[in-house]
Amino acid sequence: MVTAPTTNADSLRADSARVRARMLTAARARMIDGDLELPMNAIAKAAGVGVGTVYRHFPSRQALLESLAAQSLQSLVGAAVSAAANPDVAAGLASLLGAALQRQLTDPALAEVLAATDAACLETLDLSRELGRAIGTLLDRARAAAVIRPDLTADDIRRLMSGVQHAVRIGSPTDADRYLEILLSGLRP
Amino acid sequence: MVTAPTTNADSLRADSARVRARMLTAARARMIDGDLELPMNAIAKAAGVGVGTVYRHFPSRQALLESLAAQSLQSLVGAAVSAAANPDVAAGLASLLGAALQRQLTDPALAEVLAATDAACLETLDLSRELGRAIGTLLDRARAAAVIRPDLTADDIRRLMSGVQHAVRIGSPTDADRYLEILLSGLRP
DNA sequence: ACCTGAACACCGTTCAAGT
DNA sequence: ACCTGAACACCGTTCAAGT
Repeated sequence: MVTAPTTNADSLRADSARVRARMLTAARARMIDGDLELPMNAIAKAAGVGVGTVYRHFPSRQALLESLAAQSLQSLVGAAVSAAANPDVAAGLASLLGAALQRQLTDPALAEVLAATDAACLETLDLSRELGRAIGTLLDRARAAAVIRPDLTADDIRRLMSGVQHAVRIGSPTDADRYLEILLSGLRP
Repeated sequence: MVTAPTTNADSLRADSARVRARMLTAARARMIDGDLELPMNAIAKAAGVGVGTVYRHFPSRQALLESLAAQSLQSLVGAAVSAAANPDVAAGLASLLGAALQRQLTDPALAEVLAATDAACLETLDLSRELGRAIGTLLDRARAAAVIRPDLTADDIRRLMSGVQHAVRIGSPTDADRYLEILLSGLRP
């Protein structure tokens, strides 16, 4: 039995996890305050750690962003899987787009991650692919039912949703539903 | 006759205009190189002037951005006025949206100015209003001809075009026409 | 192993000193 | 009048030194 090293590693891991959580909390607080820049030095100070520690956990701004968005992304994947399983294909599509828009508006980190071309963390890459698959399934069914243009890909949907999010962001949240209707109507064949 | 002071002021103005042009050229060069940050210090160095001079001419990043976008914006206003005068309303709308998208993709400064809520320079405000009026006229005619949803405003169009631009930017320019079709189709009643 | 924080490069912005 | 550029504050990023 090797309990001592394990305990040691566990306590290290526990401490590391606590520090990590403090940094993420600090970063989130800044984002909520409207600062989307995520300055590493400022986050380190707010979390009470050295800058190097922030860099150890998050090698880049993108990595930090993805960690911030992980929960939202996970939740969006769930919504997409549900939507793809909806017997009413049109309703599934509408609910997916609604979920994607709402979550992006609530979590700016998610909006940035969905707009990014590629991922910094493997976890994000996995979730991203899972999202792509769910959307793909939904699109296949929608195409077969002739409720969408035949040329749409999962990437098109991701980008167009990012576009609608952008349009709502520079306008007012009250426009969200109308802009979503416009997109949904435009997707029909 | 007071020729001397006039001459003096003229030469000052001429010099000032030359310096201003050098700064705009330097800023544009950076933008073309893919740097959308417009760092004031770097622009000053590239233009061979002191930082203070950049600030004298452009009190803020936004002001510099608007000066960079002025020509594109002017040209877009022209396209909008033409489009509003097109006897074929649907064709006018399509040509306006096409012009707006193309110019935004060509000139990132224009894209940012159109996405901004308000203007830093009076000239931009004027052009912006003129653009709004032209779009408004076009929308009125389109509504009367029942070729668009009745609830669309000029601001909606500006934001949705900004959204499509965003979607194309995070994707590929080859998607521009398809995304434009989707928007146009979504705008119909 | 993990963390700290000084150090360097760079950018935003101001303003006293020059012409 | 207009311009210069030093100066200060701040942020990104690295890495030698600590525990």
